Amino acid sequence: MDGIVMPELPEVETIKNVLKHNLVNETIEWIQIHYAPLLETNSEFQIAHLSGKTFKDVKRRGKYLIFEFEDCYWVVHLRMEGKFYLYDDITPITKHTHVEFKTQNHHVHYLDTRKFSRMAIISDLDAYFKTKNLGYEPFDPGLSVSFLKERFKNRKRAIKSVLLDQSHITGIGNIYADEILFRAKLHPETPANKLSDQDLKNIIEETKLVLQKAIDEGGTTIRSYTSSLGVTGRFQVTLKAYGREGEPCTVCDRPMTKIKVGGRGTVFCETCQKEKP
DNA sequence: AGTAGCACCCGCACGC
DNA sequence: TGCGTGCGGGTGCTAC
Repeated sequence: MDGIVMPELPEVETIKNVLKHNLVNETIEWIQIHYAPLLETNSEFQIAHLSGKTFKDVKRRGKYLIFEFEDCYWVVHLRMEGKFYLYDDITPITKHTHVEFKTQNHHVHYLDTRKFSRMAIISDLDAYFKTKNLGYEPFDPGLSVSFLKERFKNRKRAIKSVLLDQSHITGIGNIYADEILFRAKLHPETPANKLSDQDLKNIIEETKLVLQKAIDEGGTTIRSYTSSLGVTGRFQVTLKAYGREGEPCTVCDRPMTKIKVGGRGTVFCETCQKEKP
């Protein structure tokens, strides 16, 4: 496996910061899309609408990247493998380059090997995100035990699946879901409605700790960043669960177990993350 | 209303 | 070596 590249909230935050630093106040001289299906059918504008527009800001909501222009927003969800490459000069595209554009100082490639990512160009950002039904940002003070308690009270699904549901907390993907549950010492198949107040408190705290640590590591990525590199948000956080099947648990030294939860690969410690009676 | 299952894609690991 | 098959990942849709 080629390291950890799937962009969850911390990676998107890092990518956002790099692109903001490099692109704000630059104007798109020309832009081309080579694989049109990446543009959602509900996109208000076609890609050519961005030609001649100036980047006013770059933002993030959950795992979505938001490029703000004079009269519209270009929203990009990287899914698993979407990535931006910034070059100083015109550079030949590859077979995986699906969008390219030229600004005063950059030739930017957007690549996505598996073509899973999606984008849209819209004028009403609030209306667009209303359709996405996103929950709290992990660092929003509104994310509380009482909120999760209310949301989970009728949910019998596995807590792992519920953490991946972006309508409660947004930004957690498969990697950090395993990490959060390992740190909170919760079995990934625990029904969400069986969690105690203390469990929910732990989930909230560990979510913030894990994501903040990864965001901080991303800051290191930015400092070593040079413009010819891909802006993948890749980082070097030590993961204690994801990808460690068969390897010793960092707490009890017993081998980590891999199962499927809601169809997703899930690694956990059977000893440290026991099922509730 | 909540939930399961599938579609979208394609590089890769695997078996023969 | 070459071919065929199955897998995974986030989200959105359908169907129960």
